[in-house]
Amino acid sequence: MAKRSTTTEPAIDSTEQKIFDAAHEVFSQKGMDGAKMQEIADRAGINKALLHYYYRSKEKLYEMVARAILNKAVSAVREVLEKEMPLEEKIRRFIETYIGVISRNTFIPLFIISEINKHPERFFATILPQDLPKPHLFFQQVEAEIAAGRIRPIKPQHLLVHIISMCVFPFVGKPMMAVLLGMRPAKMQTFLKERTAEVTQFVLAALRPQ
Amino acid sequence: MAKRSTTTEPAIDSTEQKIFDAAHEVFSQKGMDGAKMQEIADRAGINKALLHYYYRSKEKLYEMVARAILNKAVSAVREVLEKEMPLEEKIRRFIETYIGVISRNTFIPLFIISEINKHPERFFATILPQDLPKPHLFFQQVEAEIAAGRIRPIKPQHLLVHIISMCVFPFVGKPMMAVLLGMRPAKMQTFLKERTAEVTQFVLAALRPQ
DNA sequence: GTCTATAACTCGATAGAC
DNA sequence: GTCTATCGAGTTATAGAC
Repeated sequence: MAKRSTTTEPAIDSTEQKIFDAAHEVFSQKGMDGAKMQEIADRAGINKALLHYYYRSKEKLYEMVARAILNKAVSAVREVLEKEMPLEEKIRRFIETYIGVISRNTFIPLFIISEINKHPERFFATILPQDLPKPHLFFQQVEAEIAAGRIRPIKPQHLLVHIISMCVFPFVGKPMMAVLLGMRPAKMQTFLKERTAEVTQFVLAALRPQ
Repeated sequence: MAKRSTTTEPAIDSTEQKIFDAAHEVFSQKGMDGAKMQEIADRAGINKALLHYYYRSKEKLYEMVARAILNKAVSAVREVLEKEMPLEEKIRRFIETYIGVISRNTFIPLFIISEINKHPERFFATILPQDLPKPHLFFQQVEAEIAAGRIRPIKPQHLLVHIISMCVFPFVGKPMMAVLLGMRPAKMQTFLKERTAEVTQFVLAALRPQ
C-alpha cells in the first residue's frame, strides 16, 4: 500500500489526487451511505481496486474527505470572527465572506449536519477539527457596544446564531425555499445573490438603538 | 398481503402501527439509504419478513413515512401564513408555532432537505404534497404596512426567508451550534427555549420604521 | 501502480412452515 | 399473522497477474 505522508500534498494530477477529488464530489453529494465506491472509481477514471490501494477502506477515504470539508468551513468562520475590527465592519465582513463560502460550496453545511446526525460518535471522535473558532472576542465587542449605547441590547449568542442562520439556511434549504416562494431556478439564483445585502441591512436595522 | 385502506387509521398497538412508528424513527434519523430494514424490525419488536408483509417494500414504507412527515411540516406553516390577522400578530404567531413544531420534531427539516438533495425526482414526484402553503397574503400585508409607513421597507420574500431561517436553522444545526458556542446539552436546551422570544424581538426591531 | 477476477459480506426480499 | 431459513443482488475488499 502507498504510505502517504499526511503533510505532503500529492501532485495535482496524481491518481491519488484524482481519487480524492472524485470522492469529494460523491461524498459531499450523497453522504457516507449513499456514496458507492464504484461511482467514485468511475469519476476518477480508474477501477475500484485502486481506491483500496491508496485509501485502505471506504471508511478511511470518507474520513479524509470529511476532514477536508470541515476544515474549509471552520477556517472561513474563524477568519472573520477572531480578527480585531469595529463591530459593524465585522458583521458586514462576516456576512459577506460567509455567504460567499456557502454559495460556492452549498453542500458543506448539509453534509456536516447530516453526518453529525447519522454517526455522531465518528464525527466527534475522528472528523471534528481540534481548534474551533472562538467567538469570545465577538461576544465581548457586542457587550461593549451595548454598554456604550451604540446598539440595542441583545444576547450576543443569539445575535451570532441569527446571523449564521440567515446566511446558511437559505442555501441549505434552497429547493424547499424555491417551492415555497414559487420561484424557478433562475429567479432563485437572483434571489440568493441579493441575500448578502439584505441580511446585512436587516441585522444592522435590528441593532440600531431605539 | 394485508390490503390496508389508506383512509382508515390502524389501531394504535397493531403490528402495522408499531412498524410505522419504528420506521418513522429510523428513517427520520438516517434517511432512506442509512436506514436498514433490520433495525426497523428490531425497534418494532418483530422480524424483517413482517415489514414486507405489511408494506411490500422498503421504498413503499419510506414513502408512507416521508409523506406523513411532510404533511406535518406543511400544515404547520400554512396554519398561520394563510390566516387573516394583523401583520405583527401574524409574525409573532408564526415564530411561536413554527419554533414549537420544529423543537418537538427537530428531525423534520433535515430529513426533508437531505432527501430532496439525494433523490429529487422521487421527492417531487411522490412525496411532496399537492397543496403547499401560499405566502401571497403575507407578502401583500407586508407591502401594505410599508406603504402605510408602519414598517421599514423590505422585500417581503427576504423577510419571510429571514424568519424561517432563524426559526429552523438553530434546531437543524443544533450540534454544530453547541460546539461553536461551547455549550453543553443542558445549556443548549435552555438557549433554544429562548429562541421564540429572541427571534420575535429581533424581527420586530428590524422592522421598526426610521 | 494498475488491472481483472473473485471472495466475503450486507441487505432487501421471498418461500414455506406453523 | 408471524416466524425461520434462504435466496440473490449489490458492494466492499482482496488476490494475484501484468
